[in-house]
Amino acid sequence: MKKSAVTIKDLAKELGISPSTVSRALNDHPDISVETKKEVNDLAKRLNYEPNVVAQNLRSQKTHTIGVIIPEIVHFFFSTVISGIEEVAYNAGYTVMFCQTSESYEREVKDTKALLNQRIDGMIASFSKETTNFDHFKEVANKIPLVLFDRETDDLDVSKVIVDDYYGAAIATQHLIDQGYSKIAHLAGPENLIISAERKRGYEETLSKNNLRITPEYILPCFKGTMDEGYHAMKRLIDLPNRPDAVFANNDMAAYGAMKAIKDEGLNIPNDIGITGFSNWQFSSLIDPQLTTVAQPGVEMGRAAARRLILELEAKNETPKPTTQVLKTDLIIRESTRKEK
Amino acid sequence: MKKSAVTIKDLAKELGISPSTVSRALNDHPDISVETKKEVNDLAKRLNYEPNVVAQNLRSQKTHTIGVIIPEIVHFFFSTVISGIEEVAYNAGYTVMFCQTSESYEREVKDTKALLNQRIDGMIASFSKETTNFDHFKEVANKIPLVLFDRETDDLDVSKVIVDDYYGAAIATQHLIDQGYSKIAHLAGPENLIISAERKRGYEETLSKNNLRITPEYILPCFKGTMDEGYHAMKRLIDLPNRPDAVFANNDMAAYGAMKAIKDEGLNIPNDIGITGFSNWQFSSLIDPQLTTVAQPGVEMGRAAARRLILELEAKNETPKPTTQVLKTDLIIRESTRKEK
DNA sequence: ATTGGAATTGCAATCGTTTGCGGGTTCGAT
DNA sequence: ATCGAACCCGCAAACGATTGCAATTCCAAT
Repeated sequence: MKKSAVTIKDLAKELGISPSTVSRALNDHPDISVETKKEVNDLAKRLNYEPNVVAQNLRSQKTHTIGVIIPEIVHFFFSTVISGIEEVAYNAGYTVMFCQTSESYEREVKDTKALLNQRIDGMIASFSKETTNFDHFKEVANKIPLVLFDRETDDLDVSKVIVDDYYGAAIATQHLIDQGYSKIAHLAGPENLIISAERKRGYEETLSKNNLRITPEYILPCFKGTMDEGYHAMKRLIDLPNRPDAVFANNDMAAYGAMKAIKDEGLNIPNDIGITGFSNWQFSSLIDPQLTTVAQPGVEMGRAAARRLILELEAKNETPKPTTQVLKTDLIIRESTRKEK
Repeated sequence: MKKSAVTIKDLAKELGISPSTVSRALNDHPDISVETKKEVNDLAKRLNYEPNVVAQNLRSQKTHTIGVIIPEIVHFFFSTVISGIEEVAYNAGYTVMFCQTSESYEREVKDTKALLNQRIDGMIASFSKETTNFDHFKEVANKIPLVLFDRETDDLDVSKVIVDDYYGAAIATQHLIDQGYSKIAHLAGPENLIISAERKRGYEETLSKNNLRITPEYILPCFKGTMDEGYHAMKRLIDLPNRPDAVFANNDMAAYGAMKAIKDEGLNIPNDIGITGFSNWQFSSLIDPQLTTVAQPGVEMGRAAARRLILELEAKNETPKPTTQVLKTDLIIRESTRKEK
């Protein structure tokens, strides 16, 4: 069953020439005569020769492989990013190796080590929610190019691709205000993620800019970003003596949980309470009412990260200075904030 | 910046012993004295030595890498399968390399070749919708263990992990009948996929078993499985002189498109028309009305495929006979078929 | 006929690790 | 004092491909 693969030596023996000549012929080296090249290539095709990438990797100290570390595969946003990475990598002749941390710091540390041992040429990563120490990524960055996306940190001086979370939060909040809502609550994300902090900042500064007070009771943590968290947080908001009339959620899932809580209380969306999410998950346009949310360009983000990484990998001279690419977020206005005036 | 990695030779030179001794010490070979082992291990830790996996791979002719070929990453079902594969592979010490074919046959052929060249130890795959010729997978199966999941073919004598599509379709159809629907239509999947054929068969035989006629006009193709297709197919069904009172859709997306069409026509779900999907996409429990559907155990499927592959990879003696593991499907009854009696 | 130089090709080392085999040392037993 | 058995360890080849340098061939020019 398992045939032993054809090697360069087999071709050489068959043709009565040396392996080095075969190698050069296959690589179209100018030293080799056209006749020899033809002979070699013909035989290679006939015997179905395929170069052993592992041997080439060892020799060249390159693997043409990029490692990807993501928190969760079963997550609409991340799956679109992966898709973008894979697309660009494939077209540039790279293969992709990936690990999911399942939002575990410990797993993330192990994964970075494992990928380094695999001798990947470069890495694209997004932190787990637990991650507050970045030594493992510093080690990565010491050895190979690293590009971070979405979740990042100032601790690492590497290239990044992020979305304008502040701007996204600001337009979402402004939209709520423009719709006539004034008591706007916020379901906040994990504090150690810059993206959550930026969203919260966008929310708060937009309130201030519109001369609205920032009410601490209106800001509730939804660190895991689950429906359940959103549901219970919303229940608490509704029970407040002066309950909010709108919610800006850090993510769509929490928003969806909140919607459920609002409906369970017999309140109407968007007339009693308006709500917006963040991420534009696939389901957000399918639920009832459809959820207004901030769209993040996932595929584009993956593409940008991969393009940047490959650029750094193939930089001839010096390693390029790290860049930070900021992608625009878009407000998708749907029914959950379309208040009847 | 980029430090040159520590090799076994560096350790050997430092300790004044030979590389072979270092290698044996690191691998806990009985020939080496405990003192030497300790010395070597201590130094290795101190210098932060990490074995070069590429060199080990070349030497051992194994990569401890499994290749995965899937049609589409941004797809709830497939992302859960990947997640299951990754989980099992990681725990068994394997890394995962993946390619998405984007449902293109041509891309699938290229991907299989690329992964073979990478010298993966084994492969897990699910065909693209376009695939009708399986020569490229035969070549794979000739060289390494291959496990197919979900979409498979009788042309390949390899291990498979599938769900009981026939059974799923049968219980879904029977459920519709039990709810009092009698004119049941079917939005069919691509004919070259066994899974679609099985679902259709389950639908038709269940009708027959209940003494209901199979009406050809009630069976419409939705090969791509998009919302749009479902929408237009449903429009046509509604326009029939004798329009159906229920729909069994080959997948959730098409079902969702159909739901939209029904609502647009001013008809009520489930009272005028009942509907069930297939796959249990995440959004199916979130939409209004919630969609009754057949759940496929995605994560479990990925785990089973990975476990099976690793079993074949690590079989000491003969290559095991191919097996086909059939996972149960589950009917998730929700609002879209909960007719008021 | 001799030499020069271009055109081809081969030798051998290299990438980092593993491993069969053989060589040396130590120690107890006779 | 000698022998043999443990016990450790090193030599060198191997995995498959690439490449600097040297070697060979061939042909034309002197």
